[in-house]
Amino acid sequence: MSKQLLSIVNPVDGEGACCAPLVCEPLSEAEAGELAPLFKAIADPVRLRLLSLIASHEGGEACVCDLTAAFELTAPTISHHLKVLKQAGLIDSERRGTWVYYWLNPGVLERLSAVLGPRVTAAVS
Amino acid sequence: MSKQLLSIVNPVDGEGACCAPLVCEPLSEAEAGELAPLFKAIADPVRLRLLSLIASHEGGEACVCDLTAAFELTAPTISHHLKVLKQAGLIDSERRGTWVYYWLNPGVLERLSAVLGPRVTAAVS
DNA sequence: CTTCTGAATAGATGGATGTCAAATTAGAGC
DNA sequence: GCTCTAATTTGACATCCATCTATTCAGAAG
Repeated sequence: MSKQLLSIVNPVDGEGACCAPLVCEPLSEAEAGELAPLFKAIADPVRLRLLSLIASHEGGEACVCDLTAAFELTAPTISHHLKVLKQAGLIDSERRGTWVYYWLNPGVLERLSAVLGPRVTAAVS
Repeated sequence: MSKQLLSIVNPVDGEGACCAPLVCEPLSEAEAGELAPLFKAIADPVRLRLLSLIASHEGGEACVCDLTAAFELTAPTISHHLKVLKQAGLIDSERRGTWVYYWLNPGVLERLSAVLGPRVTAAVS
């Protein structure tokens, strides 16, 4: 994620942001141009479930074979959706022997959440 | 927003949810099917900026003429995007004389935020 | 080396989507 | 009633996208 996008959800300390960045002030064209592809990546029922399956899976990672089994879709289709999520920077993967495992890239979902909703960083950290 | 979707971000009291609903347990097919269209509605740079412009505008509402002026797009195109946002339930509108005003439907963005990020309801309410 | 299996790629196809120009609707004011 | 302006609708068009089948790639195990 770019420095600019980070700045959307990480304003200067002491400003006391009170509302969602998107609500506080107009999103710039550049900011919108960065955020839209991320939301587009999760704007699909299959990819939302893939993300959720991966994130909630034991160990925080899941094998492609597990994921494919959860849908009534062909393996190439699942592979395509995983590629979309990976290219958007939401997940990463690694091959271990015969199987390939996927996991969530930390922080990305939280940042998207922070764009839409009120700041929570201080409360949970 | 349906009762089911509400349940995603409003679990039974006392459960003490600690992480994003999407991360805690696998999203059901039905839940994903409800969430995806909402994310799809905001997964466009023009619509993201429209939402932000409306939300951050004085009084929490904006006239179509103001919105159109902020883009290098034709009025029908802006009208189309506003319709998409409205049909998704993100915004609502009203005609006052010659002009039409749009505003954010309260709570929807916060709920989307809550699906992706850690629970914050208790902290801010 | 060959074969088998898990996963990704290539190519094709039908359907959705963003944009515009032209036409239409809705009020305001003369 | 006419006209002017704000906004939406309609229709067309090019592009993108989700899905499939067929093929290819990568390791593992005989």
